[in-house]
Amino acid sequence: MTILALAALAQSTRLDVFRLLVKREPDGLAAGEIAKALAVPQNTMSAHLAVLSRAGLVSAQRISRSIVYRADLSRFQSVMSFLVNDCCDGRPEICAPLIESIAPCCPPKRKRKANARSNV
Amino acid sequence: MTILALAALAQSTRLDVFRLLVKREPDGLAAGEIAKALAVPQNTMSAHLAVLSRAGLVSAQRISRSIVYRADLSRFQSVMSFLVNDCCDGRPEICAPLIESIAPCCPPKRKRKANARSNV
DNA sequence: ACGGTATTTCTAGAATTATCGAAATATAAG
DNA sequence: CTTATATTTCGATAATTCTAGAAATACCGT
Repeated sequence: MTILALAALAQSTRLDVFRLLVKREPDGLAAGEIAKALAVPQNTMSAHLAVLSRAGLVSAQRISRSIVYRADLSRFQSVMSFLVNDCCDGRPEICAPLIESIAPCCPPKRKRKANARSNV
Repeated sequence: MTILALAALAQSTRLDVFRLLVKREPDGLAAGEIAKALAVPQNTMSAHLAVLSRAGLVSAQRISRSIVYRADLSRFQSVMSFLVNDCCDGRPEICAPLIESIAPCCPPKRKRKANARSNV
């Protein structure tokens, strides 16, 4: 279902929603607050949240009157892995630079690399 | 334009094209052969290739009568980096597992580090 | 110049998506 | 039970995307 996830993220409002929810991990955010934060009508936002949910990128949990959405990082991870593994399929040399460009953002154990923001 | 790249990959034929072209790096493949390989009419494929091209995910070069397409791995890399960095924004602990799940596909060779071609 | 090959552009119909007002559903509080 | 709050579903419209036949463009060999 990679297609579904990519399609869900290929829309600016939904990409914004996902990025917002990632930043709000692990608490999540209620549907209404997401709509308010991004200045989108509630029903429109509801439709977008349904798409993200269908794609498995967010989960929903009712808490009292609110429905709190959370980013599903494991799903996001599996989508990324699928795409990257395609590059590496039998030919690690092709995407080794890709891995190197991604890795610095998360200093695994060692000291943070100075000015790791080399592109974008 | 991350949206453009995601939208380009969020369609099964185009995702197949991109995966095929990644495997054919660095030689590339002519438009007609791509269409034949995926059993899609040439004009339909041409439209899909145009979308991928507009998204910067593939490049085209005329060679005699053929137009040879190649995957643009640096563009792909920057899209991936953008998405992953969103996760890591100020909170590396969130997507450290993501990095770990991706990295193993490319054996981390410490020896060749100096050779890194950061733009490929 | 001509004929053949490779690819794109034009065009159009079908399908899907985005948007949002209005109505409906679910929960909580008084 | 009634009212208020939070969210979704319904319905309708505008816009975009997918698909492919037909025509056009670009290149090559003779």
